[in-house]
Amino acid sequence: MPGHASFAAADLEDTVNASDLEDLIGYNLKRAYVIVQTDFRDTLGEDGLSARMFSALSLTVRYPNITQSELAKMLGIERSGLVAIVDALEEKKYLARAAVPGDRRVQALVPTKKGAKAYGEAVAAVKAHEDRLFADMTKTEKETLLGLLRKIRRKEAKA
Amino acid sequence: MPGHASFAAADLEDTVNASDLEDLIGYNLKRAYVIVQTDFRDTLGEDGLSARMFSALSLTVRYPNITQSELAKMLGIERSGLVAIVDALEEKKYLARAAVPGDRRVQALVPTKKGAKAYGEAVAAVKAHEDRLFADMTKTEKETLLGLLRKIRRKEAKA
DNA sequence: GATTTTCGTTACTTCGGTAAACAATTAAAG
DNA sequence: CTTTAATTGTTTACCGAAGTAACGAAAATC
Repeated sequence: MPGHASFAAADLEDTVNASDLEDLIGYNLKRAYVIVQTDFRDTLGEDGLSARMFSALSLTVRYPNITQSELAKMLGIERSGLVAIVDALEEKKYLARAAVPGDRRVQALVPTKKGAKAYGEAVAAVKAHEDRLFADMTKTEKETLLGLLRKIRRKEAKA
Repeated sequence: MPGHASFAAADLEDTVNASDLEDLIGYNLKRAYVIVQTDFRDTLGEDGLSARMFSALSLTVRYPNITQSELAKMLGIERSGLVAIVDALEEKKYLARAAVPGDRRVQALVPTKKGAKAYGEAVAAVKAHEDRLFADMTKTEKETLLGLLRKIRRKEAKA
């Protein structure tokens, strides 16, 4: 038990059972996020895809010819921040920046065959990681959690 | 709709309704975390307490004379990382590093009156922030969410 | 008494992300 | 039309939150 640096003052710790911190959604959300994110990295990690790269690639596969601005908005990050992610994916030959006839400003992102394949494998690995990590939850619990998290996501400050 | 950079290839987007990304707990967890953390900062922000400082102060108030090592472990961070947090709190005169008679290595953290008061106000502000942010959730939903997040936290890799 | 462990600390690095400015390009107003 | 606005991708500089490695002082172990 903490708070007992040998000369231990006040033993009111057991009296106080309102933990504040532990009852906050934000704090628990953060701690849970760190755990999941760490496991993700340990799974996909070591020259695999980072979470950022995975999510960017995922949307590129699902929405081929998506614009960088559109992608950034969907990911909830700034355009400037996306550049490095797309650079990394392009360097791995997982996608390409393609010129768009109509508008010479935009660069459409299109996954390569290699990228589509790598994404398929990554998805499998990620699903295995979640299956394993949340093995002690029932399907209902997972769906409930997902629903509640999405409910929070709806509060997102819109541009 | 994305993926339609004017010359819009394949319209299979509507066909594909398995979103992958949106069905991942990890992704939703992260997005939700960012939203809550941002609102926390906007509330307590501007020379208020950061989330790190708040949680460290919280545990110091609850467990006076807690050791830095103990605190770091409870927060799930490295001892080295805690130093800057304690430095910041000490600079604000919210707590003090007190020498411990028995062991000259450790520094017991003890909140000041000013710190206890500031923490009290911060707690109120944080609770208001969560009440407001999660106003569209029932008490049951919040408790369910808390329970599920704690279930994830139990998987924490122990030192 | 010699060795090992613990504690707080420093220095360095990494990662994810924002903000501001910019050139090129397109759209909108006049 | 021409001038002004806005948009796109990008670079650069910065910041916050962490981790790792090493260290000296002190304590614990053998």
